[in-house]
Amino acid sequence: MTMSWLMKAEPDSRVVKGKDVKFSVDDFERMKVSPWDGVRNPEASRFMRERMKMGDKVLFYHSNTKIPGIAGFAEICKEGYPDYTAWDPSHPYFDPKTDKDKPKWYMVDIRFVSRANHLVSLPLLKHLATLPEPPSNLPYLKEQHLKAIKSMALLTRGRLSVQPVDDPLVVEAVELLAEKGGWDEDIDGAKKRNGKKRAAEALGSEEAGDNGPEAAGAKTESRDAGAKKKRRSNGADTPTRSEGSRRSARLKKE
DNA sequence: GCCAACGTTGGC
DNA sequence: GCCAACGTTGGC
Repeated sequence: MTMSWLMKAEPDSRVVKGKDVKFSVDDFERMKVSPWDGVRNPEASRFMRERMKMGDKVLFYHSNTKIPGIAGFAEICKEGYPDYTAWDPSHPYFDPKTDKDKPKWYMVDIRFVSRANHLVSLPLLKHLATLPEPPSNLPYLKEQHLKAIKSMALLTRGRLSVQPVDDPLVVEAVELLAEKGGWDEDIDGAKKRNGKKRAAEALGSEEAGDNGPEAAGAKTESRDAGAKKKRRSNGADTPTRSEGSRRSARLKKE
């Protein structure tokens, strides 16, 4: 069975230990292939070491930015191998405790496949996850797609930066959304011009919170509700930021 | 081995 | 820039 994955990078400039951690879909498109180094989270590292396989699909996610969301598509093109940046003292995520003979941190390489024609934003996915049934303005989105979206770790474990996408229908749904769009395209602009509430309206949503919390139907889960469920979950969160730094360090060499 | 204080992620 | 989420650390 083929697995898919969601991997987060930061598209905006941010300097850590003198290095810009920026790695956007534009950067990725130029590079074509990028190592995913710098992850210092046990669970994420394990995914890369043990479970990612050649050809697995990757949803490329923009985090820590104005409108976070899935901005492109990629695939695994080199399976897990030791992350050499852990041994580089100048690297922001140098880990002095790791032994070269016994690598602790692993990474993979991923290859750029395509950009998302429409950004599949986190607010959109969150909104869709509140709906009891597919919205009429997105006729291509079927019941099973909606169900799959609701299961995404992105929504239930927000801070995990390398995460499995267990249900292939998630990938299908995201591909459809990215390809066809159909919600208000200009949520970006709407947000800038008119603030949150307008942006939520653009999504066909009341979730900006000004219209009463129940307006969107099944929406019940705030951050807190999600967290309570999660509290037991094992893995630590992953440093998205480190991912950016490693790749940008590479970029600079080009 | 409990749990309060602390640190980091990352959405907003 | 704020702060919720939640893992980690360290005192006991």
